[in-house]
Parts: sequence; C-alpha cells; structure tokens
Amino acid sequence: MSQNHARTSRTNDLASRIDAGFRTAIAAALSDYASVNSAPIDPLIKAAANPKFGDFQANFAMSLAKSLGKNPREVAQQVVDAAPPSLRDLCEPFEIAGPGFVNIRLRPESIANALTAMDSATLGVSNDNKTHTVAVDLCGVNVAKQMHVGHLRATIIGDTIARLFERLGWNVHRQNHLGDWGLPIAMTLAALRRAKVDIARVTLDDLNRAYRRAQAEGRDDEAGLAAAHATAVGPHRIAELEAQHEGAAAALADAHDTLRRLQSGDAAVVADWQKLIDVTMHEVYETAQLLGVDLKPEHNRGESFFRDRLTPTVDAFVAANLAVRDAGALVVRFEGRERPLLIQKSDGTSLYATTDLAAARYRIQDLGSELVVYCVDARQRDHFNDVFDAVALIGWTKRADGREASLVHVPFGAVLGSDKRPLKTRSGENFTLKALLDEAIARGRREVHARAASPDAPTAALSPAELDAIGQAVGIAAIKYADLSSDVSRDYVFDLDRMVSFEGDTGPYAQYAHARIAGILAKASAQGAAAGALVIATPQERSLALNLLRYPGAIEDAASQLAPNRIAAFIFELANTFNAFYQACPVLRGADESTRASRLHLCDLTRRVLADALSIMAITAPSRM
RNA sequence: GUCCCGGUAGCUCAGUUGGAUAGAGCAGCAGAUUUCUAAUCUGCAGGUCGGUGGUUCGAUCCCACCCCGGGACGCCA
Repeated sequence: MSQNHARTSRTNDLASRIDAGFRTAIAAALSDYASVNSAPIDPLIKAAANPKFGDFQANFAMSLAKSLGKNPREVAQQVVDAAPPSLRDLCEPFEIAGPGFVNIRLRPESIANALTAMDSATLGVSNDNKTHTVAVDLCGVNVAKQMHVGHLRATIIGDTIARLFERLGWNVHRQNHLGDWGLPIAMTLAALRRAKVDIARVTLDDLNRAYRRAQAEGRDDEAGLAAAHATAVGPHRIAELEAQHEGAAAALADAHDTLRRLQSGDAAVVADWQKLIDVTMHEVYETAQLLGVDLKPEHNRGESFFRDRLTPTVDAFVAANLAVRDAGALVVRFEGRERPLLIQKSDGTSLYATTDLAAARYRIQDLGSELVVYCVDARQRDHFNDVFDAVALIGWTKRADGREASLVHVPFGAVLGSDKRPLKTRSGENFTLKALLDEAIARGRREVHARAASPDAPTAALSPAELDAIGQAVGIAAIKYADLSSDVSRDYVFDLDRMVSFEGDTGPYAQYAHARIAGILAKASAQGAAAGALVIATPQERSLALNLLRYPGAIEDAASQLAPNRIAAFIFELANTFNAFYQACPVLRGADESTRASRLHLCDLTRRVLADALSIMAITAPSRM
C-alpha cells in the first residue's frame, strides 16, 4: 500500500524542531557549494536505532556526500558546525559516528520543556479545524443477516479510522453501506410475507433463519437434477428433484415480484421492508454500543439510498464512451487489464459495482471528501481497484473546488480458527459476532472477579455489578486490541486465551498500566500531593518522557497510513516504559517533594495520553481493575 | 491460465520514504516482591529476514526470475 493517504499539518514537536534546525544548517553549510540540487535536502531525522546513539540520528551525510563527491564525515561536521542556536540549545554536543551518522542527544531541560508544552487539552496533537473532509465506509452489514466476525473488523477498523480523523479535527462522514436492496432482501421479504409473519415482532435470529431458508429455497437445483439424470438414480428421486426445482422457481418468481413491488414503491411491501431494516439495525446498534463504536441511523447510506442514482451512473459511463456492451451486459474496460468491471447486467438491472460508483461520486462530490476510506474485506481488493479506476476515468474524483480526491481501500484479512481456516462453529457455521463478544465478556469478568477475591486487591471492595462492568470492558478491550494491533490487512488467528491475557501486547495490559497510574493519582490526591515542575533525572523518567513526546507523531502517522496498529504499538511502548518507570521510580514514597511533584506530573500526563490513545480505538480505560 | 496479497526467532507479530549489531510479546531459563496494584520488572538464550541473481558506499526494504501459502477472476455482494 502506498504511504501518505492523508495530509495532516505536522505538529511542532521536538522531532520537527530538530528537522527544521538541520534544514537550516544544511542550507547554511551548503551555500559554499554551487547549488547541487534545487530541491531542499531532507536531513533524514529518525529515532535513534539504539539508545547508545542518542535520542535521534540524522542520516543525510552519506547520500549527500556522494552527490557532492566529498567525505561524508566531513559533510556531517560542516553541517553540525552550521547548526543554528535554536537547534544547538536543544541538544547536547553532536557526535559524528560510523560512516557519517549524526547522533543527537536531547538535553534534559529540552525534554522537560517540550513535555510542559505538550501538557494541554490537545496533548500536542494537531487540529485541522474542519478544513479537511473524509468519508469512512464501515460496518456494511446486510439486512436480515446476523453480524459475523467479518463485520467486527469492518466496524471497529472503520470506527478507529473515523475517530483518528476526528481527533485530528477533520470533518468525518461515517458511511454504513448497508446491504438493504436487491434480490437477497426481496427473497427474505417474500418468504416472510408468504408465511404471514409479523415482521416487527421477530428477532434478528429469526430473520437470519428466514434469510438462509429463502436462499436455500431459491437455489435453482439444475445441477442436482442433471446429476440425477446422469447417475441413473430412480425416477422417484428425479421427480422429487423436479418438484423441488419447481418450488424453487416459484419462490424465485415471488421474490422477483416482491422486488418489483418494493422498487416501484408498493406501500405495504415498503412498510415491511422498513420493519426488516429496523429489526436488523436494532441489534446492530446494540452490538455497536457494546463495542463502543459510534454507529447510528444517521450514518446509514445503504444500497437503497443510491437507488435513484444507479441509472444516471450507468448513463454517464455510456455517454462518456467508457462502457461497452458485451454479451448483453455493460462493462468498463481498463488499459492493460484483462478483467473488466460489470456495471449493468444483461437484464438491464444494476449490480454492486454500480452502487459503489454512485456512492463514490456521492462521497466526493456531494459530501466534499478529499479522502474516501473503505474498510472492507481484503477479498474485494480487485473489485475496489476496478471501481476506483472507473471513478478516476470518468473524472468523479474531482471535487467541487477542483481538487482531486483519493479513494483508498483498507483491506482487512480474515479471522481464522486454530485450524488456520476461517473461523467456524463446531457445526461449520460462521461465528456470530454476538456469540464471540459474549464469550469474551464472560472471560473478562472471570479474570476480574478472580483477582478481586484477594483481600488486598484494590478492587476487593467493589460490588459484583461494578466488577462485571470492569470485566466487560476488559473482555471487549481484549478482542478489539487483538484485532487492531497488527497490520489489519493480514489474517489473524482468533485465540481468546492470548487476547484476554494480561501479559504481553494486549488490551488488558494497556488497561492495567492505566489503572496503576490512576491508583497513584488517587492516592496522591487523597494525600494532598500535587504535580509540579518536570525534572528529567533517571533513565526511566527520560524514556517515559520521550515516549510521551512521540504521541502526536504517532497519531499523525497512523492517520496518514490508515494504520490502527500504529496506535496500538504506541500504546504498548508507553505502557511498557511506564511499568519500567513504576518499578524504578517511586512516586509517593521515598522521594523528596520536588521529585514527587515531577513524577506525579509524569504520571498524570501518561495517564491522559494512554486514555486518549485508547479512546481512539474506543477502548475504555478503567481506573481500577 | 491471468492478476492481487503474503513468507522475518519454536509460536504470534513489529520493522515508519534503503542506514550502525534485524526488534517485541508468548513459550523456555535465571533473578527481583513485608508492592505507590507482581496483571509487573531485570537479565539470558533463540535468526541462511522463502531462494537465487541484480542495483547501491550500504538491501528485510528497490528490480528480475523462481519456490511455497492464501485470495480474486462479467451478469452474487
């Protein structure tokens, strides 16, 4: 995947100030030479590969020296000598090492000052004040179908990306592309109406069964019939299959008729269809709430929303000479690609690509998005590749203000069982999301209750209901963190034992670090101890402070790369460095007053950054656990 | 057959426009605890970065070919 999908205004953090300082130094040092290159030279500032090399390193000298035909260490020295005071004041004297690396070590005062500057409501994260707009396609449930693990990913990855941009001050449009139109819905609807079921009173589970039954009924058993003839089974069996075939044909005809009435606005059918959606969405919203996901009716932009835009979409491609007839269907062809994009079936009706094209146009030209993010299963990679190319071909990536929007698919991998096959129940069915979450919550509660049983546990005095609430937060965090903490495009094996573990790179580990800090802060508050001026003295304080300072950059990187795992990696690093600090640096006992005040300040900042980062993934951070 | 995605420690995975000795977690081993919550911390051990060539001062990263695994391929979404 290509890198920067979103341009965010870069924070004025330490790394940026070092970067700016070196740019100035390079320009000054190089003014001696005839301009080698008109482009500004990137000082290539990185976090140091190893603590013994300092905090940051600048890697510009090697490649630059080559183009100048000079010795890299000399070039590095010349640049270092030209460092402006703004840069020199920040750092200890520079060291030139190896082939020409510049090692940069921050002065403790610089760290304390930068951290003090970061201590605000924004925590140093930039805010674009709604000058950018993004649309995020998420969730994408199908009406009358139970949510399964695939929807878990489309929902929480989408929600995290949406929250990430909200945190950066973007205008965010959540788009729930419901499967609420077309033949599958009509089949279920027809079956329910035939059975005279009161649709408003059924559960999603009932609907799910009706959906599957309708699918099975509607399956045209031509293949079975042909096989029966070929393998010479008895006439009785063939008659049975023929009857089934006729039944299927009748069900299908009924479904088509229902679809026609739905599409032409038949009031009774439309009313039942709406009930079907209501029942489905009621449970979807419940699940979303359980997951902490911001998903509401106003985010619905399902297939039905685009129904009147389908014909104009097809017409536009025909008018632009971008679609051609092929075997009765309309296809868009691409240069250098065998695979075409079907935008109209030979019976004249449209299909999913048509809706996606209409939706892309809506998101860019009606909503004004400069970026449209699709959180959809990786198996639809080719499909979106084609759709995006088609949108570009017809020029719909151009926004009202003339700027180009980009469309990006964030493909996510499958959730696998321990057999490395897509997760299934014992009976071979897809796991419903609800079943999965119930199990995780039960596990979280078990862990929390077990620990509260110890008399000196901080949770010992809590009521069972309070412990249940914490346990639920732990269980949900376990699942969400596991899902979001590795590159989302990859498959992962669902292993509840690992996820719910309080050790290692897990949600509960992060929550635990937060609870530990909250415990100290509560105690400090009870003792009347207050945070004060920061003093960075020990290696653990330094490490914690530097990690805190990385927060704004981590958030910006996560956004520009649409990579939730970057947030998780930051959280894990921070929780780790905090725990090391906790071990080595007593806050409330055995420390003089100024040390205590400084460490309390570090604790307070760490807690807020941790809670803020977790909130972007919509993971709750309990104060006790 | 065409195209897409992946292959890094026993297992699960990071690796941010090519940079110093490839990093974590789990599992294993050795330590630390009358705890500001040990759900923790410190240390040890663990690698032909799928393979072979190429580009480069320098490659897990870029290019070519090959091997293995997964996926998608016109009227489902």
